[in-house]
Amino acid sequence: MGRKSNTEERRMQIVNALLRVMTKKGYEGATIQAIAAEAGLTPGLIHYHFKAKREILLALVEYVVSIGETRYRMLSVDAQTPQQQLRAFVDARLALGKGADPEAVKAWVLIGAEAVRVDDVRELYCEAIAMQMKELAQLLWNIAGDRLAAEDIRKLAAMVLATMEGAYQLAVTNPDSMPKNFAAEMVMETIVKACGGEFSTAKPAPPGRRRKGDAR
Amino acid sequence: MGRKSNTEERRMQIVNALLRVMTKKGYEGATIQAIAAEAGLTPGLIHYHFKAKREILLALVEYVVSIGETRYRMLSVDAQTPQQQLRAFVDARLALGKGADPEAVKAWVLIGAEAVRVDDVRELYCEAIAMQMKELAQLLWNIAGDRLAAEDIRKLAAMVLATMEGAYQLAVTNPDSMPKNFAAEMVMETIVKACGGEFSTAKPAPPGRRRKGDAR
Amino acid sequence: MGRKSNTEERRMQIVNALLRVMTKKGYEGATIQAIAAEAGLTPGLIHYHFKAKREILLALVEYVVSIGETRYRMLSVDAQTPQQQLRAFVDARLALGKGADPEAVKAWVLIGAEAVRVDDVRELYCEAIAMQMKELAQLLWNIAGDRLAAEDIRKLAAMVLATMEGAYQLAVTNPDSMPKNFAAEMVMETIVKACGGEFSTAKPAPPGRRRKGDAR
Amino acid sequence: MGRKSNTEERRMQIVNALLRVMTKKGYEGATIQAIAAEAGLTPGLIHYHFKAKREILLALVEYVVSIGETRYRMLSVDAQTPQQQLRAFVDARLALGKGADPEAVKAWVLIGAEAVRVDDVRELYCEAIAMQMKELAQLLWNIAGDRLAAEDIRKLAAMVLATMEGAYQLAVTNPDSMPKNFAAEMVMETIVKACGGEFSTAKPAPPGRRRKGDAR
DNA sequence: GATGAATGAGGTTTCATTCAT
DNA sequence: TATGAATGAAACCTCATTCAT
Repeated sequence: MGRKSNTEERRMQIVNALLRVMTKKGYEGATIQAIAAEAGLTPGLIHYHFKAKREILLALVEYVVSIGETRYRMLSVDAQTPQQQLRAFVDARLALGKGADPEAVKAWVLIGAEAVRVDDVRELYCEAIAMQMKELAQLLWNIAGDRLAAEDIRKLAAMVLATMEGAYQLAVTNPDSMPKNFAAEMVMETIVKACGGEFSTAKPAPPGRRRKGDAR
Repeated sequence: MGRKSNTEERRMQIVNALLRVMTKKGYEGATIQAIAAEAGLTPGLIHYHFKAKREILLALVEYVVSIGETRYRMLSVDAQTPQQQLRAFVDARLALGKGADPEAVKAWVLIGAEAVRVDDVRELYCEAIAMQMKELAQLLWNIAGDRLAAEDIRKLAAMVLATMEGAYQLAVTNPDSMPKNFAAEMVMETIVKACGGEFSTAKPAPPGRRRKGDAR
Repeated sequence: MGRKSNTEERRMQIVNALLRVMTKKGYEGATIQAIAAEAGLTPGLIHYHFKAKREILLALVEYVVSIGETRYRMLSVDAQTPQQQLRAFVDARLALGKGADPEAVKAWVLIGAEAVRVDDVRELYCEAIAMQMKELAQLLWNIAGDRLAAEDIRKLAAMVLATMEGAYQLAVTNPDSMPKNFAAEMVMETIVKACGGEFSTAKPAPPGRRRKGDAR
Repeated sequence: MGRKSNTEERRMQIVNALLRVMTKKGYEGATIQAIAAEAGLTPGLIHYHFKAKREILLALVEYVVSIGETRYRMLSVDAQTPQQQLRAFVDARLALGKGADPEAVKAWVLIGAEAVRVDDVRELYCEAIAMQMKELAQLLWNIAGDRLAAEDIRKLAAMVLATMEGAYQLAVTNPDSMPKNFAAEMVMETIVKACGGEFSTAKPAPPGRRRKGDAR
């Protein structure tokens, strides 16, 4: 009896539509009409699944955060040494290649701007940053915990995160005038030097091979 | 005949009002009426001095850019060595201290987001970034031109600019959870290491004393 | 085959929900969704039992009217003299005590306002008023038919009804600043004086005793 | 320099439009569009002069209250005895004749219904009722202060006010089936009887004649 | 230069009602 | 009977811009 709920699919559909519209028109410019059109739905239905426009944005923040986390998890599956994990962390956020999603990067920059003045958004944004800070500090600790003071690790992690956020900004506004893929490269180099410079930054063996017979 | 033109004052008044309102409500939320109220003017008068709202934003971009440039000029007045000039460059953009204007930083982050999708804004934004890129590369060349390839200098400069932009973003969204003043410190350290690590990053002697009767 | 119809329960459930929601949000503010929520049902089901929202209102009018009639019948069960019946009539509508339902009074006032401009509602409202007018005039006739002209009885009845309607209005808007229970008291007194002032207004013997073995 | 404000006229225009539209469609049905059309203005302009629709309603409440007060003041200009003043009070509110405004009466009934659940409206409504209560009690005191206890005067006043409010309700919903002008007549009679029945309820001499050269 | 009324397009949101399940 | 998604009209309100004064 009754009808099966499709709310989750619809919500994802709508969130994705917001992402695409936002990159073209910004959050304010992403009208409910435009989102609905992009999603192939009606405006009324948008409000059936989201109480207010702001809530779609919050869902989008979580979604974009999850994209980065997912990419990190995928890239670190085959990372065995701390160094390889660090490389996965940096690549997940900065390397272009497969899985990089320029639309999502644009959206993240716009979200960062909303976070400046919208409490709800800032909360989620800061949460995501804090999570990355923790992860990164842990990775750095694994690598250079014996050589660097905790405070220095925190500062290094903060700088790396700042560089990442700024690299997004420059990438989406100056797509042509920045050196290609400078960010991932320079960040790794910086970390290596800050940590004492002795470890290899080679990527882990490509995961393709291992996947054979690997349930995952 | 008649009144002396006060257009320039009025325009500055309005641009400043936009800056303050934007940090609270964003650009779209900064309505002409709100800007007028903040400036103590009337909506009609805003349009007498600016043909359209967008033009106020463009004027604001130029204004915020000029704040940074001015600060750099002031800090570099007493810089004699290339190293001191670099230090001034970094401090102008990242050090807190005197002249740092948190509202302007917020505005800059918001401007960066507008630059993602608004052509006029992006043009000015990129111009400003390109200018800094050029200045910074020149400084780095002066310091380490003999040791680093041009391409490496460009990458280093790009990374430093990215770190700056990202540091703004984190500073205005995570004012409390970032290590205090990590950005200026870490950026200098990174540059030093990248350049070979042999130069002093000491600030130039404070200008106060020397200025007296010192023509230089 | 199959399910036993629960239409009547459901309708009553819905009407009651409208009553409660209306007192908080008014008729227009009582959305189908709100009524459904209050009733613990779904919006779709509301329209299964009532073709349109307006029909719930009409059902509510009849229900609230019936509350008053029921209360009158209960209070007049033990009334033997015309005077006692009159007393029951007034108490049924104005006395606080047992069975008085402040929510229903609020709803009645709101219904009165709808009756001002909605034909269907006005029809039921006027019917109810006309019915009370007739009952009241009959009671007055029984009491003072020999002393008062028919026209005077009608006027007296009209005034009493007006006082009742107004008392509801004042009771629900000025719950604290009106003298306690002034309405029932003053109305009885007014009627007595208008009728010549010779009859007792004592309540009939309390029904409590009779209830034993009384099916009702 | 600048433009002369016409806000007060416009507001009155809008309030009057709400009054007229409300009597046809109720408050919720009185859409901004409809009000604007009735006033011959544009919807945008409505919101230029009133921040929100609700504020028009509040202004209307004050306006309708003032109609009653004005009518009372006009009718009592020539009232010399307390009895004549009382008569003016009752006639101002209940007599049909010149100056009676059926639209305003309808509006008042609708306002009463809003007062049931909207705090702002209730506040103004109760204020108006309290004011009348005070005035009426004073008049009754002047007439029968020596014969009635203060508490009885309050109850009598409350009943009179209730009768008035209810008479409005019945008048606008049962325009044909109520005895003509029963309310003013019966209320005066009731008061007279309650006060001991010795005073004349004659109207004061019509004001037209006396005004001539009569400084008073 | 300056004011403040006025406009009109367009935004978000609400909601009675319908309908597939 | 019952559910809950879906619709589309319409509501309130905002706001950049224009214009008479």
